[in-house]
Amino acid sequence: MTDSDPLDAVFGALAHPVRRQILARLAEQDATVNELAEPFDMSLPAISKHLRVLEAAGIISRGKRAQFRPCHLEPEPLEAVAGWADQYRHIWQARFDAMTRAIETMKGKADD
Amino acid sequence: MTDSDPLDAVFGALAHPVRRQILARLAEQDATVNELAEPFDMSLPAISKHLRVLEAAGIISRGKRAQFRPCHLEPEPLEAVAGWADQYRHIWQARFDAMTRAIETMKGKADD
DNA sequence: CACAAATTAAACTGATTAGTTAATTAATCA
DNA sequence: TGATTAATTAACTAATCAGTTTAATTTGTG
Repeated sequence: MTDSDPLDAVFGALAHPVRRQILARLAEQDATVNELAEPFDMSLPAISKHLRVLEAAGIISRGKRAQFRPCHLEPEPLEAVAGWADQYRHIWQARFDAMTRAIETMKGKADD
Repeated sequence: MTDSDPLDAVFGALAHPVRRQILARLAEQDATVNELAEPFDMSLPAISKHLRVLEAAGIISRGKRAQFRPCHLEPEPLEAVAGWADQYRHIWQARFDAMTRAIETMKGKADD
């Protein structure tokens, strides 16, 4: 029973466009399941399942107001994603720097 | 045929711990399939499939040197991931700022 | 109490995923 | 040429995923 990396669930949750759209919506404001479902041509249970995936990954949490379950975005896992990707920043930075130098060289030649 | 968001494939590829470990290895240096497979207790075809997933997402590319297919990390999709997550930076930043203010308030009270 | 609304649960289907082993391709080497 | 090495392809299995429809649960309201 090796407990799996939480990033597995986070990246898995982010792999579906519907779920990313839901997050974009929640970034603006908390919303109920019906509100979140509205833009999609999809059954309500399907949306409910997507929300469960997001919740299992810790990316959203849910309240309980009357018969509504308002969803709330939890930013920490997204911060973890940014942190993970930042590990590789020096690699694309290096590529960017090389490009910049190449452009500078071309400028130098153009000045001849 | 709505062509799907490339982030689908990228996040999907990153959702597996073996694939993330492979990327960590490739961040240090290009490597062959056998080299990449070595740390894993898993058949070579399984690794081959993981590499195909990474390649399909554009996260790695592969060369052809003799009978070897050296793999190379392509940083752009990872940069895209960082950029995507950065959309949400203001949200966790706000939470961080609130925490900072709360700490300052506590300090103030302690000074009473 | 009865009903309507919001959401989830259950049961099912079809597609995809992650792995296996065995066979195949392609290139080097003796 | 024949053997060896690197890697992929093929064929298969078990599990998970993404969606459906129908039914149940929970809460508010007339």
